[in-house]
Amino acid sequence: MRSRPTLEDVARAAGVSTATVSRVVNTPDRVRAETRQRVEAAVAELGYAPHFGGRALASNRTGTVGAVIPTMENAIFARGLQAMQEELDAAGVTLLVATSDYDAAKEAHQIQTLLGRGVDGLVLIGEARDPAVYELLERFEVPFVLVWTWRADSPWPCVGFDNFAAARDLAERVLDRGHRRIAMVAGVTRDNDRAEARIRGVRAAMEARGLALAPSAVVECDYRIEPGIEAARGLLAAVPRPTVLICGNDVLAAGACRAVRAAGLRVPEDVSVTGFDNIEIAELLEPPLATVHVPHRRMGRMAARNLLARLDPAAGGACGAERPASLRLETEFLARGSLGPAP
Amino acid sequence: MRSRPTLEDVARAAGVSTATVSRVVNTPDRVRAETRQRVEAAVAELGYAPHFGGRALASNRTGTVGAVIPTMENAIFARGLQAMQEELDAAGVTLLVATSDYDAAKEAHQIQTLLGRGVDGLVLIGEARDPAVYELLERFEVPFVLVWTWRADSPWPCVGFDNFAAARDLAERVLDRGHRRIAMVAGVTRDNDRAEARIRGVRAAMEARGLALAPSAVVECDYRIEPGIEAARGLLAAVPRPTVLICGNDVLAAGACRAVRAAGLRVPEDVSVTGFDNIEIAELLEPPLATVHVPHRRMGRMAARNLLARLDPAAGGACGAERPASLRLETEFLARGSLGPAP
DNA sequence: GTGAAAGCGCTAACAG
DNA sequence: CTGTTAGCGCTTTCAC
Repeated sequence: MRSRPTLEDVARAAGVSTATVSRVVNTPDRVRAETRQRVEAAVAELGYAPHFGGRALASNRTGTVGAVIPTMENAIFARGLQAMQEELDAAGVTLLVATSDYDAAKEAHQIQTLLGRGVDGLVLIGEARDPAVYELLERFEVPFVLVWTWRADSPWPCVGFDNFAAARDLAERVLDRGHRRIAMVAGVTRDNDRAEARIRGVRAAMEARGLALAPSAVVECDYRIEPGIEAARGLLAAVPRPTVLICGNDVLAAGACRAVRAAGLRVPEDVSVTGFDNIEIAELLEPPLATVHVPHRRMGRMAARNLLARLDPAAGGACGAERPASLRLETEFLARGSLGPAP
Repeated sequence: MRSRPTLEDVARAAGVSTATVSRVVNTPDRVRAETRQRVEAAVAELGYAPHFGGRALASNRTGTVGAVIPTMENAIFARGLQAMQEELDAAGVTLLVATSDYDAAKEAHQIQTLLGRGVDGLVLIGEARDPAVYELLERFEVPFVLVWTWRADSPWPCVGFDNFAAARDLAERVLDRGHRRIAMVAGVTRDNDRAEARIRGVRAAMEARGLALAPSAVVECDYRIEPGIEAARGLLAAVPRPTVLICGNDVLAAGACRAVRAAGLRVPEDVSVTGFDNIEIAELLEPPLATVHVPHRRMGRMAARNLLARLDPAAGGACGAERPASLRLETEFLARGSLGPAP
């Protein structure tokens, strides 16, 4: 027979029942060593591998967790996932990744798709989403964890950092260097609590020193190079010109640096630029980019652990009866060449 | 009842059989409009979503294709996947991604995991792998496509480009600029036909002009910044010093640029540097990096189509009876500031 | 420690 | 166009 061997084939070959083979595969210690070896030999001989669908149907678990990230274009999400995957792999759990392109409707759709595929848990980025989505999640009784965000009174389990505090801290460093004319190339705040919190953080730092961040000094744009260049160009045309461009992330900051140069100015002598995330290019740019380091690997790893703890049947099943602990991670401001004193 | 509704629940609520509900879900046109509406109402009312395991078991298909990429750290793979995913999404197929960390054993393991999860198809990178893996693939009768590689006489369906030709072409451009002392910061060739082909390409171009690429002028290292810096540093210490560092990819080239500067030299006045891939940072570096553009998005898209064509039951099922066409994509050399004339 | 047997939820013949 | 019915491969009581 050419087709895929089943439990029954193995059972027949080993001269045992299907139940025993199942035990050998899932709970080897509950089988006598001698029997187990016979079964394992048959498994190896036939090249048996359990059928995913059959298992999912009978056990009502898939050994899969899903993640919906905004995009794979920004390597920082991909890296966080990689760390997460390593942690999950160790537990025999597979990660299913979907992207939303920073679009709330797409995200909701992807979540539904993942739930439809029977994921046992879910990792989502940020907190801002339609209440209906949270209701859906509860209805399916699928445990989930939010990453890239953290605030003290969130009703949901988070493994992330305080975007507001991190941005405020960064802005304080900028202010410490004498900058007063500050402009922001921000991410799109719609459906994005992180982008919004970063603006609020900068504004709070300024107001604490009696300065205001004028609405006209903040431009929101997609987290991509070209929009970043465009936005920065507009801001640099203001009179008087800002002395620093605080950017919503490193990609925008890379664009801002180009725009500064395209305007015949120098970074940081004429205009300073700061980023956020500390992606790899931050250090490769010339001058290297001052930014906020986000512990993306640790975040991924801890998110995985959080979820695994609630998936473990020993810990009370997938119901997540007990409120799982949120985790606040620290960010770190990295002073680098792109941030200089105010001219 | 709190628990998840089943087909039968819907059937009862709509006063039809389970078969009809199944048809409404899968092949709506085969159901009378009136009946369909009744069923759809019941589906909406109960919040029914098909159970993945049940479906997979009954139909023996999962609507999933798997991909094993070396790493997510390099955004270029992630981007290719994104394009692929978009194409697959349109066909209602989900992409399952795994990473191998450029390790053949890990890759084999990931392939097995994916097969175990019942993927309907696979996307793999490159051609070099243990024959046992190809046998496994055939045994499971799962269609697969190889990307990032292409050669005329490959026995497997490929959607990629000719690494050898692309590297030879690049080396010719380098030679055209008068360079004679050429050194290479190459990727690790073990289990990596692309890295190997790129070295061969450079060597072929040199030999065609009566030059030799000495083994000591080629250093293999992991595709990461730090090893790239280290390797370049070693090569720059040679006497006489090479006038150009041809790098296995853009990440290594970024490292090489740093090493050149760290040695107190200038790019490209003292030492030219070239990359491969054309990732985003290539254009952001100062000077911008001369490199080979790889059509990663198109590659992802076309690979998806190739696979979908063989997945489509109308096209003969998953058996892939007819040999599917390989596709050769073109690369393009991008002359940029990091490549200058030989000093 | 092991076996028998009853489903898990769905699809796909086949009949009507 | 719709219903009946027989599994798909596996897990999981419950006996033995």
